[in-house]
Amino acid sequence: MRDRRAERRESTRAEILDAAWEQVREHGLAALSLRDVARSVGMQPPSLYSYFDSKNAIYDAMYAQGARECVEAQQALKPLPDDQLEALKALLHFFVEFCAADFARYQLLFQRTIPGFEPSPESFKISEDNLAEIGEMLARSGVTDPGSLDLLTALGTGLADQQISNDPGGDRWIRLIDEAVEMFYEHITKKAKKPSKGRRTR
Amino acid sequence: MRDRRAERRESTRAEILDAAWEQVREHGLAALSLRDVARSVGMQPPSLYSYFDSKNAIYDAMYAQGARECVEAQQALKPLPDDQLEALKALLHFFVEFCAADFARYQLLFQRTIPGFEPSPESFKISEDNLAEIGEMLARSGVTDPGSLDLLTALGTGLADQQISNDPGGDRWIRLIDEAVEMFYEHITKKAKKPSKGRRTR
DNA sequence: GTCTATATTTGGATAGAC
DNA sequence: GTCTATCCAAATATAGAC
Repeated sequence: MRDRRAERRESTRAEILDAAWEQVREHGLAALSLRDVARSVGMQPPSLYSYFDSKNAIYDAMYAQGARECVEAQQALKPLPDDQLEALKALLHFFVEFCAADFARYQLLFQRTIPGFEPSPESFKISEDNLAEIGEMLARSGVTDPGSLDLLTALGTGLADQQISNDPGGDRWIRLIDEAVEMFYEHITKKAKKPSKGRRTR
Repeated sequence: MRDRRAERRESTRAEILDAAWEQVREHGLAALSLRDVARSVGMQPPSLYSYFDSKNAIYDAMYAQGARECVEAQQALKPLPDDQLEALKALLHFFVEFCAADFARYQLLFQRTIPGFEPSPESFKISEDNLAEIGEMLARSGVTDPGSLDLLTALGTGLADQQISNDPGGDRWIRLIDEAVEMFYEHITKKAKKPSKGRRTR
């Protein structure tokens, strides 16, 4: 039998989270205020505590939600093309566009910008598992050695970061994703053939 | 004749800013508190207002200071090597290491993480001028077309961001700078020869 | 220039009635 | 579960004596 009370509770929690997202998108991630959230869902501030233990618990639920959205977005692009180059392009497009789509979410998931907050182990695990799966996808696309993987993640976060910071809502860096991946792919292909390269010390 | 009063005032302002930097490095950029700053320089909080008009004025002075440090660090690496590849490596090393050296400074200068704050036109101009000069240096090093410049800045911020976020104090991504620049340089060199490449639409 | 005293706002959080 | 009432702490900022 359906538990109507639990359902209602869940839907109210979701409503609160929605209001919180709206607020951080409007005023910045760090500017979340329980008062304003309560008001925008038609409650008095103390009533929120029936749904979340604390302000950080709200941040944590938002983190988990964002991480789950990331999992879903990433699974939506399966199956990846067989062609390795095309698969890499698809993966980087997914990542950069996911980040660029929501600045506040990007800050919450990928940067440490809220002074007292860090995600709970349960919430963090969602991200961690997803990252591991992306790692496997990359391995299947031919990116195996750790240095290349780090280089690709740098490329991805760099494109995302520039897009968000310097052209929000536009596509100035999104346009460059294919070219960046081609550059990267050519590089690792060449490195695999001539492994003496790239071992330089500075 | 020296204006001893003005000197003293300047030195007190500097002392306040030092205390502010220490605090944000310890507790996060957004956690700056005038109380704690005042206490750590041995003042009562209201006394700070003799030196700065508001909290955001302190952020602004910190921004200007960070921007000036960036200018100095960047001018310290002149003259650049004649070799274009080596010049690019030096430039990217400068940028990534400057960012990685101080997370709070990085956040203040390059990200919009403080809800109500944005730098004053005067402070922002310091950054802007410096950015323009870096652009010229890049042009002299062979990076001329806008797309390549954007790609390189993405590479720089990506390496910096990953280094700061995932290996603070280490060198996991700093180690990759030379390789990244080689990859990039080979890419733009080839693009210049065969300009039909890289024009793909997705 | 620095202090004391205080205003004012805002924040997160708790107690207890209903 | 929601409210009222309240607490407590912290924050920025101002007024005015010294």
